[in-house]
Amino acid sequence: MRLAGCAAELRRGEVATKIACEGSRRLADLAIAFLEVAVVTLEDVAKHAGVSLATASRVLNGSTRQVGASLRARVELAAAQLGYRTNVAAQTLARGAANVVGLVVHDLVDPYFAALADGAMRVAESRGLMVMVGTTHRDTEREIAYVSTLNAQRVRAVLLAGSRTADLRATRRLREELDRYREGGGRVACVGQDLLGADTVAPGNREGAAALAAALAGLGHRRFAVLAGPTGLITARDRTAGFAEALAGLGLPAPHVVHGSFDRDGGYAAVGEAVKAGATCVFAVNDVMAVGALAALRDRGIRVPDDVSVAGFDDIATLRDLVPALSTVRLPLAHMGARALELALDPADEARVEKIPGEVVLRESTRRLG
Amino acid sequence: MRLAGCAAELRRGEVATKIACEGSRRLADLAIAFLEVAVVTLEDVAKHAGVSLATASRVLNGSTRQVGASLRARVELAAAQLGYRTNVAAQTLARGAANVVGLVVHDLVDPYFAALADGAMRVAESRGLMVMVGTTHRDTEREIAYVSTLNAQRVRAVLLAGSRTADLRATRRLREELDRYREGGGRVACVGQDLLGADTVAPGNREGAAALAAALAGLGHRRFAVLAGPTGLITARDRTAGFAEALAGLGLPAPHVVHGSFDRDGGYAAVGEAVKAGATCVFAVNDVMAVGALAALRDRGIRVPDDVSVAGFDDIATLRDLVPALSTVRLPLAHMGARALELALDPADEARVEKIPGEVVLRESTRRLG
DNA sequence: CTGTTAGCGCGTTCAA
DNA sequence: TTGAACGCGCTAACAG
Repeated sequence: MRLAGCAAELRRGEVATKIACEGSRRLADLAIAFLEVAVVTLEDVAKHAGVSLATASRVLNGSTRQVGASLRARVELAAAQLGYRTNVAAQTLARGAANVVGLVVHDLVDPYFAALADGAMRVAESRGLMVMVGTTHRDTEREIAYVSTLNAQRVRAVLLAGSRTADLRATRRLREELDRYREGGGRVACVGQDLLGADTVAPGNREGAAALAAALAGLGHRRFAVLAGPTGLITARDRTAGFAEALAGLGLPAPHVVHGSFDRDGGYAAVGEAVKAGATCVFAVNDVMAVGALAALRDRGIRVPDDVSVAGFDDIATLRDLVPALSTVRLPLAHMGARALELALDPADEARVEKIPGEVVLRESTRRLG
Repeated sequence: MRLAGCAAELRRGEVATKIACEGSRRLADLAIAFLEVAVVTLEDVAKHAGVSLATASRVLNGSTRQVGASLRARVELAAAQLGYRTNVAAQTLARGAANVVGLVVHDLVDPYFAALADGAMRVAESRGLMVMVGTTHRDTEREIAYVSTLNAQRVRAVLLAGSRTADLRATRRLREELDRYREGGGRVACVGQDLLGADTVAPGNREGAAALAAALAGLGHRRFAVLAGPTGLITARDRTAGFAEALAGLGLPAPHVVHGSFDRDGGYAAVGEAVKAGATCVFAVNDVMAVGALAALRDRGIRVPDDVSVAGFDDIATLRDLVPALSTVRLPLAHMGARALELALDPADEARVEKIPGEVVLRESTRRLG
């Protein structure tokens, strides 16, 4: 048992005193008296209970327990009395793997990632795993750095949530970093595109956008605009492409495509050009952008859906009470996050790709034309 | 260097082969060839570089570096060639403290917590710390369990975000768990009420609500209702109390208080009774509840703000584009999360409480009464 | 079922 | 500056 009253200031070596507690009643009491400032180890517990280290380990941290009832009780009592806390670092070192998973997201404030994270964290919790979260704020370098750190942490699995970019060099380096991690036995899954040779939960961006286009065309719209987000973001690209392809397939004119940032302000800024181009229906490639678009239209006195229809993508729960209610493509985000972590945690021989279909939901923000 | 091709399946002991790499060119090449399936340790790097373990350690992980340039270069080269990854668990064990902080929140999908988390994570990143996140989903037991786990992880600090409940027994047990953690040198901070004897960032719930009440009274409102959330949640209580007290101070009648859940559905369900009671102005104790209230009013054909005014609390960024724009009390959430972690990380002699004032923001959802 | 013992990989004295 | 050696706390053979 090491004294560690102000462990933050103390370093090993400054702590000279050791308290022996060989089972003697008095010494045990002494030990308990010192509890307030002591770090109790498994060895302390074993001694206090009068058993071997191994037995104590089996009782307190072992998986398949095979310890007699009386010894078990003694160990548990001793642990409780001394206030024993497992030292996870020691466990991890001895076992070679941590009970931790890593989660790398772009931005927790974005409800899309929050929902994914929530789903993943529920799975983690159900399996007794802690979650280490890294936020990249869309910085590719940081994403790579997080994978590296999580690798050093020997986490059981890494979940990469969020669209890949078209930056091939960055993707390549990320992949190398992931390979390093996998070489050490790590498992990887991602939500987004199947570009990393890992288990992937792939939202049906193309198909969903196509279905949305068809539905909107079904409302009589002919002149579309797409608030397409950044050119480099594959999710944004796929949704734009799926939308455009579906229109082409229906023999309709190509949509007017406006690029911008992938967030609320991106939608706000881009929608002006969209209406100027004469679109009767604007598709923002995600809900958050759609919200920005709605705000901009409101500011310009353009009514939705009377003057122009607006649709988004994702069906973010927090945004469901918007007025007018947003037409969109629903993605089961929490499920996707959960599923991705499950894939990573239940390894298979080869990487699996699970496609998640989006469901078109038409609400008030889009109306039948004419 | 341990072979670990399928480390997940292998256990120590099954790995019999060891590759010696004593500096011989051929053996080194061999080692590199095996890189794809090997876990490289610091010892491997040291041998490969022809230096001692200590030197390798100083170069790769040491803080105050004092190693000759040539040796340094050799070590770095060897590490790069072999693809060395620090084993954080071993480091943590040897050092006694992990470069990790713990963050316990109620619900990441709630934008309130997402914003707090975001602020805290930025601070963590700026200090090279990883963040372990636990989501309690408002389960007090789970909160306690997370503190215990984070304690076992030997995290540097634990940040508890979210209101305490009035459950004294649970608070007491949480506090005991926190004490255990602190005994081992851990640091604790929380966002919310100063009930845990820890550094606290305390939003001015009472004062903010009072200021809001005054502002709304200034608009001519006299008959108020409060969507007060759960009776057991202290944040909800404080906001309700502050609001009521301010009204009393102004000589106005007490508000009609309706309890419910602290989320969107709680607001949706409670607002009916509020209007039935004849309130001209409804104060929902958080923005998310206010959104629910707006939805319910819309569903009933009650216009906001023409028929009834609605105000919230927090000023959630994601909700700023709501129609009508929500009057609320702005809290700098990201700053609060960041500040709390800073407090925990920069310990002082005694627990500090930092009060964060809320700023009343009147927007469209409240109007001057005829 | 229980105890003994040898590592897990790294940090850090201490001596050279 | 550099190296040798011990210890961090725990797990998992192996022996009994």
